[in-house]
Amino acid sequence: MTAPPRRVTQRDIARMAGVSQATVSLVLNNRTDADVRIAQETRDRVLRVISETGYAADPVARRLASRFNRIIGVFTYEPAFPSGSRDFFHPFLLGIEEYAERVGCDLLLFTSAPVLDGRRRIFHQDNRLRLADGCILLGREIDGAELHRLNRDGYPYVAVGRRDDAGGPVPYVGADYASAVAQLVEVALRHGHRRLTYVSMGTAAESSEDRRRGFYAAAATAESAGQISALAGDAETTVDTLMADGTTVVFVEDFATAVALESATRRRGLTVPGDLSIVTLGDPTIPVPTDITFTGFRIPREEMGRQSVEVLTGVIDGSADGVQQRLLPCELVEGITLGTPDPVVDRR
Amino acid sequence: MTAPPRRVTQRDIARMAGVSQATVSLVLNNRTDADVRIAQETRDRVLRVISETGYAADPVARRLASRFNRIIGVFTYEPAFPSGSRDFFHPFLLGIEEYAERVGCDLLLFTSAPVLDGRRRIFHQDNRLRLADGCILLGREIDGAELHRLNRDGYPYVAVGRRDDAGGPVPYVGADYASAVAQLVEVALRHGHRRLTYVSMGTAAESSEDRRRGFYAAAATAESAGQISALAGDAETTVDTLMADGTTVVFVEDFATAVALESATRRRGLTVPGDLSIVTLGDPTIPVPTDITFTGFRIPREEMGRQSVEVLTGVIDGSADGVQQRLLPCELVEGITLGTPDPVVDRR
DNA sequence: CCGCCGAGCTAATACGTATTAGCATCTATG
DNA sequence: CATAGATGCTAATACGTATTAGCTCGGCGG
Repeated sequence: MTAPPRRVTQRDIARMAGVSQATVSLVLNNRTDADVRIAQETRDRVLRVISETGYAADPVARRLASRFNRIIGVFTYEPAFPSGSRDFFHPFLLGIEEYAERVGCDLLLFTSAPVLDGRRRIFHQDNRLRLADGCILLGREIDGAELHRLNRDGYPYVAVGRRDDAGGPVPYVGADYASAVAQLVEVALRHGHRRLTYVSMGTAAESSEDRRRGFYAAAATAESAGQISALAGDAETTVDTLMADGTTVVFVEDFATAVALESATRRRGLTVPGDLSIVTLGDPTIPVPTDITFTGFRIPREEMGRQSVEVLTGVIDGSADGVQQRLLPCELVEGITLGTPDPVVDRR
Repeated sequence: MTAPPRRVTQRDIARMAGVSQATVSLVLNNRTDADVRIAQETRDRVLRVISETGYAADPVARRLASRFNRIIGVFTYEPAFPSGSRDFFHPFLLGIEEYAERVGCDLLLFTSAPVLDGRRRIFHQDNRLRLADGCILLGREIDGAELHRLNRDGYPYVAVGRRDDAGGPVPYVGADYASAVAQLVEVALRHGHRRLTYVSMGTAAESSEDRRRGFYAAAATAESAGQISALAGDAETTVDTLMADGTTVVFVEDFATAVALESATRRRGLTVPGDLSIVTLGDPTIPVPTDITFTGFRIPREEMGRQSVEVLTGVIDGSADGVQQRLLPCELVEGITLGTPDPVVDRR
């Protein structure tokens, strides 16, 4: 086996074409500015040598010299190719890849980030963020301290999902949960529901906050709008609690919880949506087998992926003026789990 | 908004710590060779400044200076996050990511590669392979000419799946289809089958060749071992052909074809495996709904992903001596579609 | 003949790190 | 006291590209 041949460089090309390395670079980058003049004849000669040798510029050297690399980093707090939540994260990646391909960027997955306390850390010993021109942050929860640091360092990034300020506004492409939930609440009110309950996961993540905010904003005119935690007890207990206080429709933050509530309701001898309407507030984050189409909304995940790349490229080249924050509308899903409450009986 | 602060460099650290840039580099890389001596006191001082500033070495400059970057390229001929064949490619990526994380490498997806004639090209105008230390090639079919070029350039790479020589041996981690198919043929022979037919997809890919080779090698003692193309007609026609020539067991290259044959057989009023045994030769490459567990084998895709990274790291740092080619065994799946042929009637 | 201008190119330098040869300085030894 | 060897560090350079100031050469107006 022969030793790997040394890389062909611009210097080699220059020697062969009888010009300087600078000229090769200028020809390569097709510079035709007023103050950069290369005779067409020379151009052709250089280009011929280039195609003969199959020369390709070293992207690393290029990046060192200029500032951009056409590499977009993708930081996933969980593994990017998970088994468990793959169906949830997959569409984001699909959209990211699609748009990256469109703008001619490569994607760098920061798999080298070490895992501490069960999640990857952006900042660590041998941090490699700077390899990319900028970075897309993907994950249910993103460490606020790390966002602070990104802002402080002036590193271009975009979060997928709305984030609170962290030492400055956070660029993001999120889903407009507040509006989506509010719309669903309004639909429920129009159906005649008066006693609404929000079943939360008890997390402080922005995505949860937004849903709750949308719920309370739209439920202001309801007779009752309360909140319970899905973690308080098992599904049956929760159903009992709901029936006891006369709730006719629940808004369930987590898809799996909605599935559990539905079957628990039936196990109690009640029907959905006859006795209890169930509305889900988003797509499954873990795979849950169910044949039921729940009423709720769909997160525009693929589009969020695409637009996050779009926003990031703007942040990187500075062409984006002002803060880059986008909220995309969610598509409402008309399922079979939202009905009309029984108008006769007040079961309390 | 303040202008992005200039990157902190080793020179800055050096100035702050009152040493030279070289010293900073030496401390950073924890060089303790006999001919590189730095007083512990100095080390500590430098390290303190580093942690205070949160300095992180620019990987690009690092890569330009030394030769390695701890970046593994992943070239997928199709998009890496496909909707259609995602279930097929996903396990490979899962394994690749897992092992990359283990060895502390980042993953670079070459999404910038332009698509020509429906497939991505490795080599093009602004080829960016060199960004990575080496590259994993993923795809059902890989262009032989591109493999040639990789070999010629001495670029470290590994193919997932066995590949024929291309101007030299091709490093790969493949599945041992020949053995797996041979084993299944032997099982069928032990069940008493004497007339075997191989249903091919008519492709020249190595993975197909290997299966056919395994089939013919093990079927040598059979009364009859023929081959037909799945593309010759519709599934019903194929079943008719098979019954007409007395075939009792088919070995079907493509999973979807096997599913189609099974239902066509039943539509003909026949049973599987009563009248016809069906053996599949691999996992579904496109999603196919079926409740039946077909007799066949499972491709160790995740393990192939892991080991391809392992092999690549060996190729990159030159620690791997000789040609790196691995064939991993497939796990046989005992399904319900292989039975005992009716011993009484010769239907011809 | 001088000065000027434009065309066409090159020399020099920057980017940030890794590596190596070698310069001081100090200690021990003959 | 000269010298050898160890110790601790730095200057210089390489990596391959992009950029910019400026050089040379020829032509042309005055």
